Amino acid sequence: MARLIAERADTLPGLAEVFREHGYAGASLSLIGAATGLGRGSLYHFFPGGKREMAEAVLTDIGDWFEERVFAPLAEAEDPRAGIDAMMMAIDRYFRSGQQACLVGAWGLGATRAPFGPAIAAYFRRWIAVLADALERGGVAGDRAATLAQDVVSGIQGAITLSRALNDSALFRATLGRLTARLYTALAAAAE
Amino acid sequence: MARLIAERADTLPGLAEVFREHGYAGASLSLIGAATGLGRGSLYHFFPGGKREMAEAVLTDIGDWFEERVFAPLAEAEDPRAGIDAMMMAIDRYFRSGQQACLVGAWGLGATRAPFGPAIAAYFRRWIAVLADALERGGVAGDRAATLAQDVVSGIQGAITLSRALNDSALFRATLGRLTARLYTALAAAAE
DNA sequence: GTCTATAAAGCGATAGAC
DNA sequence: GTCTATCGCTTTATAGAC
Repeated sequence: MARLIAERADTLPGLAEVFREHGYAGASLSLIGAATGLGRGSLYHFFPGGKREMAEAVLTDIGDWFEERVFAPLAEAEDPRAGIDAMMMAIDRYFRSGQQACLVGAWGLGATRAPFGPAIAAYFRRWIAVLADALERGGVAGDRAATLAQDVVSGIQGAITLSRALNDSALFRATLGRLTARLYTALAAAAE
Repeated sequence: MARLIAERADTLPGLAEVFREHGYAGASLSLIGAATGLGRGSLYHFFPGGKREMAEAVLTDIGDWFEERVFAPLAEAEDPRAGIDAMMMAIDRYFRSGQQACLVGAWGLGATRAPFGPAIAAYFRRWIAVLADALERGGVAGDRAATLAQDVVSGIQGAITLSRALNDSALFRATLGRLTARLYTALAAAAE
């Protein structure tokens, strides 16, 4: 799984892969070295703060990716439906139909939450807020929009957990479809 | 967090706590010793297979707990509504309103899935099956019952992830309430 | 059944050559 | 910028006294 590394950012996909699959505690420098193709020297050159700094960089990178590919389309779409479609397509690809875990969600479940708690909470708060806002722009009342947005983000996390556990990517896609339908129904009801 | 240990089973709550909070890789024998109040000698006396055997024992114990407290009430209740109520109450207490992670779900997300995959999948399959069966007994059609049961189990997992990440146990209880309402609605519609 | 001591391996991190 | 060698510590697991 060696990669071509020219700068610090090039290590992030490999780092994310190891952290996601093995967790913070399980991500040894040996695994990280194998996944990035870099020795300890290079890793500490890019990340003087060691493993901790690598993890922070990965969390920031994930936040940036979602900001660009999920949150921005949701926030900017004139028709909320277009934003929702863009979100769901990006999500299905990013999580590989549920076969790739959500590193942020997974780290929130265990002791890793302690050092990275604020970043983890910010990720989910932003996601829910931007989705609720899109629903409100589509005419859904504030309370209902907030609850529905929370249900959908929560539903996606649950679908990842279940589809990983059962090794069933069709389950993930079907659940995304039902969540999308719930959003559409709420928008249609609001437009009446 | 030392406990009174008389036999192997007495170690399981402490073991589960450490494995749930720190993951398999992060659960060191030092942490396990502190949580159980036992030295290495005693731990290897109870679990000759070491950490691996401890993890298997914890998974089995969790499965047994759910069988007794969640699956059996669901399967045996004459009125599916009573079974569902019992399930939701047990779930809220067991997961401490979402502040305690689901060890089984969390282990399915990462590399820990490899050795314990069958046990993890069996846990979720059984949960979904027993809930779908209760819905069918309440008159809900087979396909719809299966989908709804999947959504509810998935929804609970998502609620744990989100409420842990946001440190918000009210979110967990509210989500459980909405999931319960969906089940009731389906049962009411089937009874018409 | 529980303990301490210890072995062998792996860990994260650092130093210094190139 | 990348490497190897190494430090000090922790890891899992074992052995043997009690």
